[in-house]
Amino acid sequence: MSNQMMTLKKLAELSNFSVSTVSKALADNPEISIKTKNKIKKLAEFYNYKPNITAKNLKERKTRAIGVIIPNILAHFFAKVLSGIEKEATEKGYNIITCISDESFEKEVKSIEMLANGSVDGFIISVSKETFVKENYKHLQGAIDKGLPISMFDRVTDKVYCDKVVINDFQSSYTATEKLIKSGCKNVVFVTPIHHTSVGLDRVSGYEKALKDILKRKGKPKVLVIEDYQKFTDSFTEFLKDNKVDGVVAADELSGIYTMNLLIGAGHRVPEDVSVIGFTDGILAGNSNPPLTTVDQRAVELGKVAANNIISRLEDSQKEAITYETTVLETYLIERGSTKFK
Amino acid sequence: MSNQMMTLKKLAELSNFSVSTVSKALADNPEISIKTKNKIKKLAEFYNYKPNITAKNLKERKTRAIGVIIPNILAHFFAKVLSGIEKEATEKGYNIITCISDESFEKEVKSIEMLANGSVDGFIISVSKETFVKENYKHLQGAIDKGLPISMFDRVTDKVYCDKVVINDFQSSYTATEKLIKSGCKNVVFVTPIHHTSVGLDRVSGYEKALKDILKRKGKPKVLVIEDYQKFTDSFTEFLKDNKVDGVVAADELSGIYTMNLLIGAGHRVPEDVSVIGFTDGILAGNSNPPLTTVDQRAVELGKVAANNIISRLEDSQKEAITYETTVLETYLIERGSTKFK
DNA sequence: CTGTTAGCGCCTTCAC
DNA sequence: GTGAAGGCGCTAACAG
Repeated sequence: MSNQMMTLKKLAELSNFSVSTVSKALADNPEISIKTKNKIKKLAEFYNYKPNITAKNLKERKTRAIGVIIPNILAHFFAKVLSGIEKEATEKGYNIITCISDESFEKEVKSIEMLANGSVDGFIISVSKETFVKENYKHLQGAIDKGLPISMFDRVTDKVYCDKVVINDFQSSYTATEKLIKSGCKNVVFVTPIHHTSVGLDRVSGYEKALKDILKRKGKPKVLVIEDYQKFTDSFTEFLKDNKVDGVVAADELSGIYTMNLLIGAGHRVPEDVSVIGFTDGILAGNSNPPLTTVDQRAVELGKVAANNIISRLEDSQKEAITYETTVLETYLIERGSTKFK
Repeated sequence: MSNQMMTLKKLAELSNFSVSTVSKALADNPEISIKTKNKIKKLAEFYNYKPNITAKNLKERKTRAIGVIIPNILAHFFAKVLSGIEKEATEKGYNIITCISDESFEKEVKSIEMLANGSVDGFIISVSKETFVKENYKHLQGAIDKGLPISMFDRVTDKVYCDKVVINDFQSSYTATEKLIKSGCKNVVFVTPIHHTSVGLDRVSGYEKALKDILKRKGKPKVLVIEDYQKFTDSFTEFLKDNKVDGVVAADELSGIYTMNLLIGAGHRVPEDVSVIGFTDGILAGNSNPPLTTVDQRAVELGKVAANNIISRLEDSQKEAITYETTVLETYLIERGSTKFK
């Protein structure tokens, strides 16, 4: 912060009024005469006076800032969510402080601690993979206990009571699988690089349920868990040796693209031999060859709802009553060239 | 911010010491006896005391926060830069407040104004398209005049004196064009959706210079300016009616991908008939079909340097001397399937 | 060694 | 109408 900022005090000296008069005048307090107000306002305008936000925050004991903790900004989905959050927050006069956990539990904890000392009024978070594995949510509960509300999106957990917004992962996956089966696929496989997250698990369940419901016991679920994108090709190639595949539901966009490219490289035709559906409608899907059919994950809306959740909780102090809400957004399938539905 | 936070004052009451003693004890001030220190530290630990950052900021007249203003988070390039900034800033103990200008001048101005009241110590910015067109940089100069230093990356302007970091756009474009010509292309076209930015212009110049140097006057530069991605197909199709093309340099990744898809759709083969090179090495390039040869834009490094620039300026108050630096990062070509170099 | 005092910039009673 | 005083939570110069 600079030291050549105009302050109430300086303005008081310049105008020969007291600090409190200046303050009141600028706040349009009716106690102050119109003349004085005008004088002071002009002066303030002239010197481009802006009240110091830090001082105001200290006084009001709030920051109008929200800490946003996301696992990975390079995933288009999270970038989209962030854009939704930013838009909504800006409109409501809040700043967002962005932290990237890089899927690391430790970084997540550090970010929360770093911001939970008065830097922000609350948090928006999508939980990291590692945190899911560790099942340790003390840092989040700690923030809530300190009076910093939390708003979760997408990767949520039952272990923490707070507002949440998700898409209907189970149903989306069910529908995608169902569509593939009804279009004639006999061997639908589920590929997931996010097996250790709430959404990953929900999507697997939806897939498995659809298989059970529709194929009855004729087809058994086949889930290929990718631990690391580096190992994608090897894992998948290995998998193909022992398994027939004519349909794939991929738990994210990139694995959908990888799947297509790998299958095409291995001599299969998409969608003639194998149909592929991915989750997340990012930039890859529309621009791949063939374009990838995807489940739209409503990223921007997720961000907006998450932002609204935290902001309304911050502004309605009455809302302290512990009635947390979980919003479920419906998704829809965007059909492109990687599938052949009737 | 919550009100159930532990404060120095409360700690003082609880420990029967004065506020200043508590403050000093926690700061490990040698003036305080070890015994007292231990007592107080234990108490602080027990009550999970964290100094209120806002108060500290007010006192020290700084925020340890940096405003980051980017045109578009959905472009992978900017997401990558942001990740570089975030990493570097976090390591040095700074928070980043992210604002998205959406290529709008007005939003850029608003974001700066919103943050230039004591919310941040300085700015990192990549200038929006509209700002370039308007050539109005008063908001940036205003911030600097207030004592808030600015660090620019990628989209920079000579009109503002500050630290900058860019890639060698001219040279990168020159090299890309040169490569295409030397691989046998006679009709290299430059496609740009970012004609109104510093980098866009530099890239065009590099292309034109390469054409002039190598083909002498035999080939004339052909620049296809895309005003809007919506119009891409129409513009390009129109262009193809009147022009032969056997090589394309695209000013960003997406237009490279669009170009390939359009050419392939129109019956051309890539790279047999037409070679394509794009700028920015994002997620699209490696996953397209064929994979797109690109100029690596060093996004993460750009972010890191931009963050370092602003932080070192904030911390070396001596550095006030107006010696601003412009760092130029060298790029390299990542050769993939969309080109056929020998 | 410890405490008092002052002040960062703002707002808000409460006197005058 | 206007101003003096106090306090948000913290640090630091200065007394004791």
